Amino acid sequence: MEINKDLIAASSTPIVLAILAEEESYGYAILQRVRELSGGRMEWTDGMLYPVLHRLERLGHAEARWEVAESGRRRKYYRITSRGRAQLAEERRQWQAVDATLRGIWGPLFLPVSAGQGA
Amino acid sequence: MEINKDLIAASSTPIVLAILAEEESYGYAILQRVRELSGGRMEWTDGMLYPVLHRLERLGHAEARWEVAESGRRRKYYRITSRGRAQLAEERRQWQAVDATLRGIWGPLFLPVSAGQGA
DNA sequence: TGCAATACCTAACGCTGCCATGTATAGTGC
DNA sequence: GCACTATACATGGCAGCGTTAGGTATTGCA
Repeated sequence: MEINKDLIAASSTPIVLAILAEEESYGYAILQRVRELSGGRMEWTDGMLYPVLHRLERLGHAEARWEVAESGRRRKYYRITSRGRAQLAEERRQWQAVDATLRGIWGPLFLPVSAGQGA
Repeated sequence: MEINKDLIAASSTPIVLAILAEEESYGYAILQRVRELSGGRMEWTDGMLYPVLHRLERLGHAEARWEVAESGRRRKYYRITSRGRAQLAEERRQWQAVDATLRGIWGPLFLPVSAGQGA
């Protein structure tokens, strides 16, 4: 499924924060985790993810450290901070407010017509 | 509630399309309808709405016509097109895909701790 | 006359994802 | 040794969008 860029922009920060809230991770693994969590419906480019991670670090929502995996490759691990957790909760509040509004309008518009009981 | 600009951008098109799917409307009334539908949690500026309406018109998702209300003021009424309804359904699919992904990550993170049954 | 509400429109600015590109290492096949 | 793919991170230019601020015009009220 193609997700338009505005939706990507709106969801990228809360998704990354939520993934980091599960456990610390690094860029390449986050890309795979998003694909996995969405059931393959979301495909992120690394060109959008790394700026997100750098922003999180700049804002103090995450902390980064370099590490060398057993594979020998260097990875930049990100860990969520307490400020990041607060930000995640705030993002979640906002998302749910908008989602509730959308459901409120969609509800009457997308009623199942074929339910059988309907007038 | 302050909604960040990315969320505004992601939700503005589906919200406007859904409002127009209810019945044709005009800019100023849409601003009030959004505030009403969100229970006052969302406040749109007209500076972001009018470009949205023009874009919908340009893309053939809505059609506009000028009218003069009994009040004497001129209004630009927008009506959703069949292409607009298809677009609304598509926007809804995308939103729900992202919402499902977010709920999938949030679920374990925001479990009510006091539930008692939890493992 | 002055002010608020109604009603529409636009321009400059900054932010953000997209896309292409670059760098570097490890593993695989030959 | 060589080519190729996957892993892993980073950046720069482009286009789209909301924000902020400003503009025009009418109606209703004091």
